[in-house]
Amino acid sequence: MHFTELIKTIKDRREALQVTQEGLAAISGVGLRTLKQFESGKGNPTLLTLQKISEVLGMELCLKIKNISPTK
Amino acid sequence: MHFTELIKTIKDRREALQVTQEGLAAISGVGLRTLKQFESGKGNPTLLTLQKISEVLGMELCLKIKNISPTK
DNA sequence: TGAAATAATGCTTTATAATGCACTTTACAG
DNA sequence: CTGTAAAGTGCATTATAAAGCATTATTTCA
Repeated sequence: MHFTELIKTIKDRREALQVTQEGLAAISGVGLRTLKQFESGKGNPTLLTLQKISEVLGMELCLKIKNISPTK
Repeated sequence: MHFTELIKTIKDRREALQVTQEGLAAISGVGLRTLKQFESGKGNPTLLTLQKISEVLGMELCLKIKNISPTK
């Protein structure tokens, strides 16, 4: 999953849950500035930041072996 | 996927491919010190670092909605 | 429209990730 | 054992993530 997709996934999820950036920042413990920077595609969040955000959005990070050309 | 699992996944994968930390550092472009720190559970890598490592290990990060108590 | 809410951005400070180098510790083959 | 390779650690430097605040831009809706 590419950087951009990751951002989109989080942003979409946040919006689906009807939470504002401000709200998400508050409940996740991530600074609002950091969140904004992330969602607007700037910056390079740390794993911790990603986890905090994912957590409160009911999502989780995973790491799996790429399928090598599965009739893609 | 928790921090610890993530580390283990990467470490296992690296070993399965019989690559040393030094080798992985070289091909991924991530500094050896950074890699060591990461694999030994210290530190909080950035998304970029994670992606670089995953990439050369033939893995990918993904983010998905957690299953709410699926007869876990 | 225009006002209110939400999101984006510039500037700044502080904390820490990324890195290299040298050294220590572990693991393992012989 | 002992030498060698791989992994871990201390120290120092540089780059940058995290954060807050103030301001500007966008979106939304009555």
